Amino acid sequence: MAATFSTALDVHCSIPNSSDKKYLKLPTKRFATFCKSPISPPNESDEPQNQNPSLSDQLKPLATTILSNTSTKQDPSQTQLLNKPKSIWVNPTRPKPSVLTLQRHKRSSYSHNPQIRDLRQFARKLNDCDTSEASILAAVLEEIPHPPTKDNSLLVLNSLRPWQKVLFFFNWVKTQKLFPVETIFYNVTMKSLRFGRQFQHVEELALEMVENGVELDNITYSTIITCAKRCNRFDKAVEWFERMYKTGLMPDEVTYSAILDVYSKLGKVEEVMSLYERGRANGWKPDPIAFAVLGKMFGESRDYDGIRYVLQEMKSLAVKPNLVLYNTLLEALGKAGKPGMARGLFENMVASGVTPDEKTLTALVKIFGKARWGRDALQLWERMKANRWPMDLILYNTLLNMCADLGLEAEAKTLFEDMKGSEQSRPDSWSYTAMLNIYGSGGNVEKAIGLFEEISKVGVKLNVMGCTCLIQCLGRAKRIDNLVKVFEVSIQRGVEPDDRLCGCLLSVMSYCEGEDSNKVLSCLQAANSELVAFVNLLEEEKTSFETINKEFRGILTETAVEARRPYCNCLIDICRNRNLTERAHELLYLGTVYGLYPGLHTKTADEWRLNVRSLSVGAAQTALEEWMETLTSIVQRQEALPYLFSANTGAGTHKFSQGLASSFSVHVEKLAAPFAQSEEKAGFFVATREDLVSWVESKGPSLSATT
DNA sequence: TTAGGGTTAG
Repeated sequence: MAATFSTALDVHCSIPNSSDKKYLKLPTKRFATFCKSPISPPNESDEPQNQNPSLSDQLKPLATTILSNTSTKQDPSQTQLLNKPKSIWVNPTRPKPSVLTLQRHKRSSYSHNPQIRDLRQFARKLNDCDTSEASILAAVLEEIPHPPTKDNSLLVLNSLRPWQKVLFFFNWVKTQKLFPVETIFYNVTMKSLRFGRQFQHVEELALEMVENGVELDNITYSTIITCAKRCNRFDKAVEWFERMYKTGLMPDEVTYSAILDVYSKLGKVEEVMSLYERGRANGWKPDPIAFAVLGKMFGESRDYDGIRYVLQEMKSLAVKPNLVLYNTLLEALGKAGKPGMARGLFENMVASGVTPDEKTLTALVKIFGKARWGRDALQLWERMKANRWPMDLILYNTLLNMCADLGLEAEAKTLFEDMKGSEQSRPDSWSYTAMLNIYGSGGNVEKAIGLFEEISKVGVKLNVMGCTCLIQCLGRAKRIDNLVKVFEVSIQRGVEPDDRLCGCLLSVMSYCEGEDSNKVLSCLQAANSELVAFVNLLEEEKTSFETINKEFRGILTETAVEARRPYCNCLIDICRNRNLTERAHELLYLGTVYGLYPGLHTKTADEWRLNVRSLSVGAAQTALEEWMETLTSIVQRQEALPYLFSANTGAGTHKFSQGLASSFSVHVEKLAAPFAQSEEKAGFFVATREDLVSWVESKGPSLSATT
């Protein structure tokens, strides 16, 4: 290792500040891989964390200006009291302002329309018309079989689709001026517009209602809010919710849970809980839909305590979950990494008489697969077949992915054949990708190639993930000519290379030599020429560290977050396989600085640990060298040391991590480092303080110049 | 979609 590249665990740790652009000019003399706090990856550090105002800000104006106006007269004393929450309700005769009304909106009852058949037929005729021909539509309107009275018009309006027809008919009804156009007409039209994700039209209609003095009720507001939500206009959803309060209308529980979902989707957990608790304090008994909103939110934030809170609330309020709520909670428990809880909840569900549907089973199969609970997964599968529980394409594909996770090739093959013979669930690109993954990760090259050829024959579109699986498999098998062919054919068939595919090519390159390496490089050139230019830069001796840093930062900025660490790992491997050891150390340092290896080194009073589980073989070797050098200088300076040192490679249970422990072991021997594989804990290498100190002493004072 | 709210795929 170059003498200029001495790392130190303890000295010269000027940790760069992510907001300080000066950190781009890194020190070149002393690197400190093991003393950095991770810095946000380059393109994330500049972005504001949250552009949305908090709900406490949102609710402040509501609490002080709107909620207090529920009594018609403005009462300054009340406004003042509202600012002091502890002494709000001095006057017990005044009703408490609430956040929601416990009364649902009452619907007007339908009376039977004797002309229903004629009107439905008329609606069908309109539906069959070409929307683009306004004159034809207008002509059909003249054929309306009965006068467009309020009831008749409403019946037709309810039977029309898509939204263009509904809007056309609604506008026509308005021009007829046979009756005042009431709220329900707007509501029906808005619902259709929501289905077509036409928020702009919805908002225009809402403003028209305001202008014409047509009342906006809870149905109107909830439709506006959910339409805004579906169109990703969360700002508008909040705006209309606030507007509702301002007009003095209280949301009912439907509107309330709709807005809870809006805040949840904005990631505003505290605000959702604040609204939830305020609702509860107002005597609201949340229903399964409200709990589904909370459950989903806590699942998304992987918050197990939150999910437990939801379960507890449901229990204490005696709310019986329905199918959707069960599905949501199962999904949430899966995301929170609680397969045992999910299994228990599923058993409760079946025991309580709720029959699982495709979504239930998809959630559970995914959970068991990810947890590698093979026995549970297979038992569930048997129950699915025995009970003839419903299957759909997504469930089939999830089962295939589970087989991939558990290495169940024969079972996957059976399932895949079942799918080919089925009416509803013919294999699609996801199914083929799962099978390519199964054959590819099992090293079954011929079967994987056969599947690749089959895809185009059956007319299924190849996707980038399937292509990546196959290329990985061919690379491992050193079938480079096949790999190039597959890459070229995939591009011809419209596959657009993504960062994972590039990472896969880069990884193949790292263990290829000579002509093979050039062949893979030419594929990578077509997919990501900047990456190839960077590899060339690494190989040039004259390239300075500053240039490497600048270019690497540029590459990371352009790369999807999940592909950044694999890129860094592969680039380090490439350097090591080409005897560019110093470059490998520079890249590991940069990877640490840019937060690609969080927790690489952890310290407690008793133990210092090097965690290389997420590193490639070359990166782990590089990290070990860095660490040994750092420890050496600490020993030489006679500073305080813990009792135990350990390195964690992982035991290799994951299909791709096998081999890291053994290659690490070889490198430990090569460096004659004092670590031994732990007998108690698989995947751990350990050394005591004494081992380390005597090792350093035996090496003599010039170690750092010799490694 | 039949006047309003919640759930499935690397």
